[in-house]
Amino acid sequence: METRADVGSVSTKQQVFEAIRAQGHVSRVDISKYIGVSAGSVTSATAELITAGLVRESTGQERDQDAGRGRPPVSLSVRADSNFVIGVKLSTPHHSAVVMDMAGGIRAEVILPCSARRQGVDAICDFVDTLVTTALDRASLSAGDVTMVGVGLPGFVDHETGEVEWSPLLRDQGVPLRQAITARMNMPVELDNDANLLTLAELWFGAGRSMRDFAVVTIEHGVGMGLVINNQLYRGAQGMGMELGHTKVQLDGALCRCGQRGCLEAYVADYALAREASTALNMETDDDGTTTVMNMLLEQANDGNEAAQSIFRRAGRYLALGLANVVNMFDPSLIILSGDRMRYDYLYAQEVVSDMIAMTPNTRVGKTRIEAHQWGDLVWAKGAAALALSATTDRLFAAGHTE
Amino acid sequence: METRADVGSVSTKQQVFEAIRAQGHVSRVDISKYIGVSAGSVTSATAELITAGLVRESTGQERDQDAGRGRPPVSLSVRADSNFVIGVKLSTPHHSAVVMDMAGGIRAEVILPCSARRQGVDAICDFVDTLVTTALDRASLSAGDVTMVGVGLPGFVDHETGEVEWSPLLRDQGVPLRQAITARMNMPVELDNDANLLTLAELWFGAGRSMRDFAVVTIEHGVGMGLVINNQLYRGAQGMGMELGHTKVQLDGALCRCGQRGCLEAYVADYALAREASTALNMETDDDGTTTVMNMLLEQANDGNEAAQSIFRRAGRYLALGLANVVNMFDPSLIILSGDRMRYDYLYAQEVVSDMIAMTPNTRVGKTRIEAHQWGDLVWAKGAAALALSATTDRLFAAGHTE
DNA sequence: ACATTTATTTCAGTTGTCAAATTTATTTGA
DNA sequence: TCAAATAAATTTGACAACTGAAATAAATGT
Repeated sequence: METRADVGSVSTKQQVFEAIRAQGHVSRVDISKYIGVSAGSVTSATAELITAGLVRESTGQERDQDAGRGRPPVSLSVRADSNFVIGVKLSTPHHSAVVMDMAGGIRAEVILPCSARRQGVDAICDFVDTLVTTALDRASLSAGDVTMVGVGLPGFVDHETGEVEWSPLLRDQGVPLRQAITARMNMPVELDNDANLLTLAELWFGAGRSMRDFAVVTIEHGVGMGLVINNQLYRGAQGMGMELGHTKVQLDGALCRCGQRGCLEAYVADYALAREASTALNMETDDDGTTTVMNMLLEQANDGNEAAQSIFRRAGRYLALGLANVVNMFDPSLIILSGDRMRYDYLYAQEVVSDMIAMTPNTRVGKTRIEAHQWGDLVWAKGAAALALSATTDRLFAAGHTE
Repeated sequence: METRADVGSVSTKQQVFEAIRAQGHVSRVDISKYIGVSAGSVTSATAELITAGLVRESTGQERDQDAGRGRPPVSLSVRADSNFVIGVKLSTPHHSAVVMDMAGGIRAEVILPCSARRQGVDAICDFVDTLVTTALDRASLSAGDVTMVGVGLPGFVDHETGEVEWSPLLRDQGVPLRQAITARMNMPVELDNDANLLTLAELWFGAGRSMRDFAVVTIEHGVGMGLVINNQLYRGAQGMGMELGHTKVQLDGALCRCGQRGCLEAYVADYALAREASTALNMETDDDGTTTVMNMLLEQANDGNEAAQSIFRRAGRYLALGLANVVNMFDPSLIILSGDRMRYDYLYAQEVVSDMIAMTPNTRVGKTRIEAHQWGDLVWAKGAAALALSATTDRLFAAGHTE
């Protein structure tokens, strides 16, 4: 008989802490309303958090603002310097990292260019080491100050086991990358798919803070997706992310780099557009990936080249189809389109949205909002830091470390 | 500021009750292991359940079987006759209903033929009335014995609000059907999409009892899907089911009865096959829906007619694509293909499974099992009863009715 | 100064849980 | 047949977390 023991519950103390971090500055009453717990419980929880050095009463904030009658609320905030984490994003053509404090503040940033070639595990670990060391240096912190490193990379990543089944960055398959990095850095490490990082970034620092359920779709070299259900990142029934990019949008369709045919990715990702550009416009892919080709393509489309325009147009239509399928399957109230490729207006045009609406049932029209977010290159690393932050909090509150 | 109050928690007592119902006969120790609660707590919970009349000690079961040392376990079972519910499935070409006791036992069944035409709300209510009355009569029970009626029908149904946005059975759109039936029958009513009913049936009485996560795909007049996450039916972020049938599998593809193009349904559902049959084989759709045509088509395919075979073959390939997309999005460990159309081997052939495997990433191959279940016509009504049963339990344990 | 308002704290009471001790029912072996 | 031996079920006491109500604190208005 399979056991069904409870796992998901979170202590009130942790809930209070996360509420404070989410809001920045909140009074106890507001927390009480927010998480639905009595005021008394909030008082005792905050008391413990304060003695544990995780939270502080930030006296005399915008006191004059309130102008209310009764006793003014005393606002609470997390003590930023109680813990630090590092978020690392591995990608091409550059890797990046941030040092983040407990409050979500960025203490240092690093972006380093890297080869577009596939690497071995050791080379990846070397790079992580360099990134972490540099980042710590810039933040004037030492390795001992770091409680956790969050690492994200494209590909099939199993967050639970820390294994990378496949990644465009790695030469080998089925690599136990988390263990490798942990061993190298001698720090606790969390590993995840890059789309999940982006989703965490939205959940922690973006639009997702006020949304219970939403989906994040990102287009880069591939197409990724993350889903938030009930304020929590959902990683699929078996722990791997949701592979929107390898969702099939055409029977016997275009060839995907995964070797299969008809994947959404094979119609809308960088390499798909670059492939078409090389066919119709004689553009050649160069060594640094597809960046140059993509820029040329975009330029020509803007200059009125019809072939270039039709390439983007078709990609847009398939993207609309993919988004419509997300709506048909999950029915989120918000879909966030995010990532660097937001620059290609063609992909995120009004036309795509209206195409998508035309492909979702009438009864759902208007219930799903679509937003395009253009973040800097560092969102990914920030998301990785959020991953580390959330693991740190879980760990802090797990075994009564704060009592 | 949005509030985030906890909603999902279930009392230990309810957990114990549901464990007993799920297992049929269990000892207290086993429950304790199963739900991960101390033996003491189980003892006190069962004591309350017994005095509330919901559970009984079923002494001297297969006593001889055990042959263990020590004190033999005393097995517990739910008192079947403590409450009764009715499950109603509305469909074409017949409606059906079952009376179910608290233990999940069927006390009576009704199947009544009905018109294939769209009806008004009143006509539907009339039919529900007839079904319920007949069913109660056959079970020798009166309306007062029934604690809840579960009703399921195809279409877009909002379980929360009880509204039917659209259904092939209803003439109008946006019908508050639950309220209508409640008013008519003067009984509490739960309403849901028929695919969700089937999923509940699997969860309660089928393969799902031992599975934490699985998906159910059903092909009938339309294509439906239900998803179980963590032993719970997931109804999508906004409460509507997952519309696999209206997932797009082809840009500008075949016309669907929903008015859009390229829906999976438009390639694999009854009416899609019937449409092709009428084109290639001059089969005409008659008044009682598509049943006759489908049977003729199947017959001809079995007789070696190539046009008929190719119709099924194409449907099978698109079904494989749809299933592959389910795997790519949710990655469940089991997909159950269920419903009446299991008879059409062509749709559920080995070929479909291998096509599907060819469309899912290598890393996932072998992690998703596919099973085809052929239940009788009454599964749907049983699922509706399960819906009612689960609502009844929730209600029983909500406001301390059992203390 | 004093009533009013609102935030926070205190505290008694409740609930749910667990660990350990105890009771009960049964098998095994002498 | 009867005393271990064994395992299930129950009882008990302690404990932790939470709630609701009352008390207290810190402001504003009159």
